[in-house]
Amino acid sequence: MISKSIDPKRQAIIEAATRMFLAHGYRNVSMDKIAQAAPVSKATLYNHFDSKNALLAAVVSNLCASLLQTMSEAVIDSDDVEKNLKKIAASFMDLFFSEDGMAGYRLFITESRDFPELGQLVYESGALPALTGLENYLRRLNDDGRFSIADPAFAANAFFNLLKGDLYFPCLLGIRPLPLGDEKNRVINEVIPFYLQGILHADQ
Amino acid sequence: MISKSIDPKRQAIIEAATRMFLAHGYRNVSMDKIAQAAPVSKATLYNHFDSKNALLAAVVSNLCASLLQTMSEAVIDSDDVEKNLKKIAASFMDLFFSEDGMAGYRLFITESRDFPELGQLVYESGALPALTGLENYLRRLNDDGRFSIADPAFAANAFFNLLKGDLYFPCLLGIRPLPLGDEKNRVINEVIPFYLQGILHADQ
DNA sequence: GTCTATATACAGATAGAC
DNA sequence: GTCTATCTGTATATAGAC
Repeated sequence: MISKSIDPKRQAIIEAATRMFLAHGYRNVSMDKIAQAAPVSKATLYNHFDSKNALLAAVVSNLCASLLQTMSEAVIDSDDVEKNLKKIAASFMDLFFSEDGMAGYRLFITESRDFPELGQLVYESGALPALTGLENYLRRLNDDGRFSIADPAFAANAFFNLLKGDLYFPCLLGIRPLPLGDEKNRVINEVIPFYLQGILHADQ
Repeated sequence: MISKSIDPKRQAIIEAATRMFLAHGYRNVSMDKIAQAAPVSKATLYNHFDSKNALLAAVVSNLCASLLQTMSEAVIDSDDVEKNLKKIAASFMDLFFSEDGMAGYRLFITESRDFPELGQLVYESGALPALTGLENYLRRLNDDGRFSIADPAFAANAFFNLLKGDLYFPCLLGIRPLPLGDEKNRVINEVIPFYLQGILHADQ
């Protein structure tokens, strides 16, 4: 029986597979290449994972956990609403406009067609926690009487959708480089005032 | 020399390839399967297209043209701004939340990694015309003195981003069915009032 | 131009020695 | 458990008859 959590070869396989799936896409990476990169023999690879699909599941699960951790590090600790929103926005932007974030997005939506449980995993362990985190914060603002947000769920979705701005689609298509800090801040500074005005219906 | 525009076998090949690429993804469809579906022999297929990549380029080019036509049918003909925006929104929603729209999005962002010119084609013949169309309409509203929109480019992007609402990502991940007319209208009716309030800074 | 048949490469997965 | 060597299927692309 193999220890699932700390076996070094297993970890090496997952890390190599993650790197290569993100860089080249699931279909373009062979088990031979993964074995070479790990580096282990192909028999060892199949000793740890029954199939290439099983390896993908492990990779995605691992990836979601680490991505979620990145996002959840955006702590809401100020009384300044605008400051808190900027903090959440910045952590979102850093994640989504990273090489790994882009590649993960491509990987998830491409492969979830053939592996429905993969889409479920991504949504529940990635998108949903981020959305409910923001939604809960907006509800607290409602409860404090500082704002009256008619539909916090809609507002949370709108926030993340808006932050994609004019950058995300061209980046996904590979026709422009990833934005640097200045450009990401430009979008954030466009989005936040609009957001405060349009959705939050600020009372004060 | 083969006539590029009206050759029936060529058309049959492109149509079959488009259907299968959208349904199963570029990598999951073999030239054998395309030849069977067309139906032509594989030799004929290679007589019309030098490689599988060349066939993909033809498919994407053809697809962008037909998608663009769908969007451009949303004519702006009323004096009622809200009515016009709803019309644009509906045509966007019908396109993006269709099976072909979803599958095309997956295909474009997946394959543009390995074919950069494909991303360029999609952006220039698909996204950009839609964006500039809305942007120009917003500028006209500015010029008429009916609104004062600070940044029409930002506003155009925000409009389409917002319409993805809470539906698009789950649909892409395959964890919920495509929205019907009622659900699409629900999102539209959430987005439009917010948009008018937050971005357009309506003067009247 | 179109077909059947095939060349060549490489994929996922396994056998058997140690 | 790990390795080298291999099985089996299928992919892209082509040769040669008609």
